Amino acid sequence: MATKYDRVVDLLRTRIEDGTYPAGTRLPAETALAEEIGFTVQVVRRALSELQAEGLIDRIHGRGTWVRQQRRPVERTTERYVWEKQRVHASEEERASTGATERDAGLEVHDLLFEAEYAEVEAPADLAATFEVSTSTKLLRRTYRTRTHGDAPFNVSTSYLPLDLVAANPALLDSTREPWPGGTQHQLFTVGVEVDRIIDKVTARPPRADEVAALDLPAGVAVLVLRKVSIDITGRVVEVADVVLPGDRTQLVYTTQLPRWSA
Amino acid sequence: MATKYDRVVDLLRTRIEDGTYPAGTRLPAETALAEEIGFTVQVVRRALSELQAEGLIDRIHGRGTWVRQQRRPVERTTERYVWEKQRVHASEEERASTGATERDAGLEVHDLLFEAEYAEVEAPADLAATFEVSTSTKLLRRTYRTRTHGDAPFNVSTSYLPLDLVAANPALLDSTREPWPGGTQHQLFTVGVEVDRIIDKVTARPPRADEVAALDLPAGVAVLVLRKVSIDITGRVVEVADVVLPGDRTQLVYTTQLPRWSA
DNA sequence: GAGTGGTCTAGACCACTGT
DNA sequence: CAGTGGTCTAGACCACTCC
Repeated sequence: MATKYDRVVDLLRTRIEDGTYPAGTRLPAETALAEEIGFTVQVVRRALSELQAEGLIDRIHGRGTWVRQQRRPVERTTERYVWEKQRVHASEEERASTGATERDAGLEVHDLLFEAEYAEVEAPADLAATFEVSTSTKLLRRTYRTRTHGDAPFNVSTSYLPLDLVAANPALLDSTREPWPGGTQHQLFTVGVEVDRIIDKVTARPPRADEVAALDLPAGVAVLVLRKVSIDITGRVVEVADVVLPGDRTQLVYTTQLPRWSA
Repeated sequence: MATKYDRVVDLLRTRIEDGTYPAGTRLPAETALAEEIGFTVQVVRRALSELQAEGLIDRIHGRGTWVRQQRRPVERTTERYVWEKQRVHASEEERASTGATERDAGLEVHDLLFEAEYAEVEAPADLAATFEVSTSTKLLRRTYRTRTHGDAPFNVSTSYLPLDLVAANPALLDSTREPWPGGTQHQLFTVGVEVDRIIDKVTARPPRADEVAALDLPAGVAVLVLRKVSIDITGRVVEVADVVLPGDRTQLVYTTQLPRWSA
């Protein structure tokens, strides 16, 4: 037999999908639901936690539980990489006018708030292996948070660059110059680097406690974790970035062009 | 102040990472941990649930709790699409020798067990929109489960093809002919279709109860959900497939090749 | 202050695994 | 059978929101 909380999950999911509880409406309080259904509050709470994790409801401490409006996921495409590279040779004015993230989100550059934090760190083992350097090598670590006014950040990322590579341009070590017009590819261009290809590796997992706080995630939602590795035209790894994205608000889009059979 | 279960999560995570509880060892029983730490069993249980969701431990009902061995994620690359297309013109013998999934997993074709189930369905709204057809249009729905001997499936997928497209080759309607040598791209080739590009859309969420059962997922792990849309050289959508992958055992790899600045 | 969701306790009972 | 993890209860208390 299914557990009680599974039965409550099914019951409430049905009510949401059949319109008994339309999007945007408030659900009865946990105590009221428990009394109506005839199970304890704890069982109802566990069921609500599952529905929240699926993204069907929002629970707000002290206010109530609400059926979620249809969410509009932010798309992140790989065309942003191609687009960013092409813009490296544009004027500073043009580069400053919009960035890759605004482009994906359909926003203007002044809609986005942007926090950056720089530090010099020694390469941990996994990054040292990726960059093919020793673990004592210094890296420039840059931490970013991107959000819209009054909203939770939808993107927390950490970028690593070999310090000896970027040291050729002292402006790159200055976090107050962010957001840099043209993005990382233009920053790398100022030290003579042309990026040849970018590899995204994607996994999913539940967020850590600090990520829940940073992204203001509802309990139980999963995060997409993207490791982006940039390789220049000489085959050298020039940047590694770890991007954490809320799984319920993000859609990653990758297009694979296949070669034609006949020319 | 952090909650008690958060503090227990941190404590146990530290013990796992610093080698107090090495990979493969068994953790003390919940009651023993609770007594040692001084919190109730319920608090310890909630902490263990979070660590399980992160993939750090396995809890087995009636046996105990174990530190997980370093997991080896199955990679899924987009090169599989290019590779599968190139092989369409290979001999049947060669096509039958190995498939894209075996190639990604580093396995032989006889290592993999493969279940297929076919049905003819009317297009639901989202698929009708993607295929640009009406909702009454018939689709061939094909459900697959892939697993290795004695192991849980690592892949549950549902593929949709327009029925009028594939009806030109009756063999394509016969599920007993799976696994089809050369995969879907070869199946489409038999009805005159050349695939031009494939778009992957990736999100993450917690699994539904039926997915937990099908993939034998530990409680709390997230799934990667991939919608794969294949477009032929005339711009027509010829296949839509939804693939559900366990987030803790899967890594999706996407490479973006950037055009050179100078030719 | 009333009403909401969040944490924690103490304990009963059940389901599964091994001996 | 003993020992493990899983479910469920009854209730205390806390934190947050709104009036």
